[in-house]
Amino acid sequence: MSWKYVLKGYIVNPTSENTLFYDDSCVIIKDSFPKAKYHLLILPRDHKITIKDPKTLTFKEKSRYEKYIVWAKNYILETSKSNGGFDNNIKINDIRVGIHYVPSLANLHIHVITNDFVSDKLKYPKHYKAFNGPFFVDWDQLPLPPPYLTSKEAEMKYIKLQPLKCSHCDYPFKNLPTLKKHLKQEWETKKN
Amino acid sequence: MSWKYVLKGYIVNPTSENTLFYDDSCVIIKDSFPKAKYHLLILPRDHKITIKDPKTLTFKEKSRYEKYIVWAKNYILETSKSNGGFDNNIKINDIRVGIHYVPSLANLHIHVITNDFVSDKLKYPKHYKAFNGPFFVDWDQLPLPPPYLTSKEAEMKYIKLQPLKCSHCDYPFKNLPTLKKHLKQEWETKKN
DNA sequence: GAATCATAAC
DNA sequence: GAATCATAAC
Ligand SMILES: Nc1ncnc2c1ncn2[C@@H]1O[C@H](COP(=O)(O)O)[C@@H](O)[C@H]1O
Ligand SMILES: Nc1ncnc2c1ncn2[C@@H]1O[C@H](COP(=O)(O)O)[C@@H](O)[C@H]1O
Ligand SMILES: [Zn+2]
Ligand SMILES: [Zn+2]
Repeated sequence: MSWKYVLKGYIVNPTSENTLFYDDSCVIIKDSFPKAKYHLLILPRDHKITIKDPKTLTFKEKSRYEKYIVWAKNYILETSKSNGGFDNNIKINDIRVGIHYVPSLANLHIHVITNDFVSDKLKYPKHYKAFNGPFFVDWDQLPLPPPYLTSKEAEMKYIKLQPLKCSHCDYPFKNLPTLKKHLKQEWETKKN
Repeated sequence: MSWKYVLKGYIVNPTSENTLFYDDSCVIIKDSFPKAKYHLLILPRDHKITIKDPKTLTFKEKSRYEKYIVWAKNYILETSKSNGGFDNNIKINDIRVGIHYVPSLANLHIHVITNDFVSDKLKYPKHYKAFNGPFFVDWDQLPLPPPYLTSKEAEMKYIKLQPLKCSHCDYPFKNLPTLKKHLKQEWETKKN
């Protein structure tokens, strides 16, 4: 199985180190390269759904997965609460749910991620911009009506040309290391 | 002043956020991008010395800086001891002293670094290999007799072709993330 | 030296 | 998608 289909493994055989929950419709896993303190993926198992462009999810299709989103959010809230008081500042509104305008991995997946973006795995500007700006399509915006940018166009307009702004205060940063330092400070501030 | 001479600032005006010690002969600073838990730089202020290729430091020249090496090592041992018991596993033999075969920054500087190599700033294979393998020339090997590899040759032979082996157990790793994970484990193990 | 971007090969 | 390497521009 090529890297593009690496998420298929979870759908076919849901038992894994990363698996937090599964039933006949869904598998919920921890993202292996979390771009924030909490970063889960919801993977619909239905073949009709897993092969879809997530931008085109219908309201009917979406309705089937709402409860898994609730589960994932609740998992984050509860887990952070019980994490020795370290993460007890996470609120429901700190959690983002959505998809990438152009996913890299083939099987449809829904990101559920906290808005701290404090993570060692966040290494490149694209990692941040993919969750902050138009490349991140909020669950509530789906289905996103056509026309769609091509992959090249989206890369340019929705990633490369986007500024690096703090997810909390909108302050623009010249580069990723300074933004990351600031995000760490935002996180530490919230803790107190 | 171009990036190549950024260390000159410390020599000209030793008072800075990073400065730990200075006198007429030397400035000792914290490396701004530490590649391990403790990473200091010793900067000779003597113009004749600062412009030298460090590989050619004579025994006579070296003798002038021995005491600053002692100071730097002692600083690391004492600081780690007083760091709330977090780093109290650092021993004198965990500290490496030396220079890079081909320095990037112009003013002669001596690295004093712990062998944990646990650091967010260690981002590329070269960062690790520059301290582990022939690219790192130990203080005790100086002066290094000619002939010298060219910069290109050193980059190939002393960096690119070198394996990524653990500084503690010599185990070879396929890539930097797996090595970093292992180094973190080595560090945590030593702590206990 | 650091940071960004493009490009293979997986 | 991740990881490595080469390449500008600072
Ligand atoms: N083997 C894996 N297991 C779990 N998550 C993964 C794996 N490989 C990549 N990912 C994550 O999958 C997501 C795919 O992103 P995207 O296709 O852009 O929506 C990213 O957040 C990756 O970190
Ligand atoms: N502005 C700076 N202040 C302090 N250290 C620095 C600065 N810029 C780079 N460095 C460090 O200087 C060292 C130069 O490495 P090298 O020239 O390869 O011996 C590296 O360890 C860098 O992290
Ligand atoms: Zn902010
Ligand atoms: Zn080891």
